[in-house]
Amino acid sequence: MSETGIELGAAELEILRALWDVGPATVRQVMNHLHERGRDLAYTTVQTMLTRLEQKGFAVSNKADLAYVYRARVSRERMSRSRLRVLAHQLYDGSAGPLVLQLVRSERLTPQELAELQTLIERLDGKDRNTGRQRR
Amino acid sequence: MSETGIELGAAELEILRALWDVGPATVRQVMNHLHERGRDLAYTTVQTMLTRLEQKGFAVSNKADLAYVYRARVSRERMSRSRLRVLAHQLYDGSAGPLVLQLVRSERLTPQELAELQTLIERLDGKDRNTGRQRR
DNA sequence: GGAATCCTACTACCACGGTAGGAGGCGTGT
DNA sequence: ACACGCCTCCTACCGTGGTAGTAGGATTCC
Repeated sequence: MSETGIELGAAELEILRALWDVGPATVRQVMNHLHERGRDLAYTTVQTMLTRLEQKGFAVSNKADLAYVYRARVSRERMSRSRLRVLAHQLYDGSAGPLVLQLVRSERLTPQELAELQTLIERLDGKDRNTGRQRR
Repeated sequence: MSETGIELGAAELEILRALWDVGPATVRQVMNHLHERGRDLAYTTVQTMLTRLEQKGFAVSNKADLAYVYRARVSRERMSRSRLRVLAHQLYDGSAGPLVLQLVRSERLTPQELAELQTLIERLDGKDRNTGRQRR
């Protein structure tokens, strides 16, 4: 019903994340990975989640001789963008500015990140000027 | 169970947002506001949501002669930070950098926002240097 | 004073997400 | 041949969130 397009619960996202972190993996591998991170889920729970992820189009599986191997079908970046966009709409009518400001202000970025951000901004700044968009 | 601390569904958030947008309001006022924005909810639905928001501590109400007036108890900024933090954890182990980069790269910021971001970064940069924390 | 209108309180219902158990198939070591 | 381990498939159960109806008190309007 909602326009979000992407509908994943927190636990499902956790599983998808495991796929991002370890790459293509079987149910057992995903489960083991989660156990290592202190997340204790039953084998079948992980299985259910992976199945649902596949049904929803966020993962694909193919049979490798012993068991099915699951692979993420959406990138972490894509998910990230999507979630951020939803958030921007939910809180600020779609504007991303406030979110960025919030993040930079309240979450400590590493010097590298700051530098990267810096150059990124300069590039955008330049483009805006060159493009002449809204030249008064 | 989860560590998020903040547990609000999309619809609940919508209602809370109405409180942010219009300020303290009665059930009916919130409903009207939503209707104007094209969101068609029954009176009692809005009422239920407001009640739940209050139960969860996100709003308070007090009786003004005719009806209860609800008021948000958490700010949009606080919610924003919270959601962003959750997202950072879900996707990047808590690091905010990638989110910021994503936002700046894929969501168009206004010149003002860019400028503000710029000065913000400079300020942080300066602080980092003064603090002497790993000067590149 | 009865009708219309507004409000609150309570109850309900369904979908979905989180979690998992059981049944049954297949390979492998003894 | 069988037990053990691993795999898949199906089913289930419960909590919560989204949405709303109904009952009944209060106010207002003729």
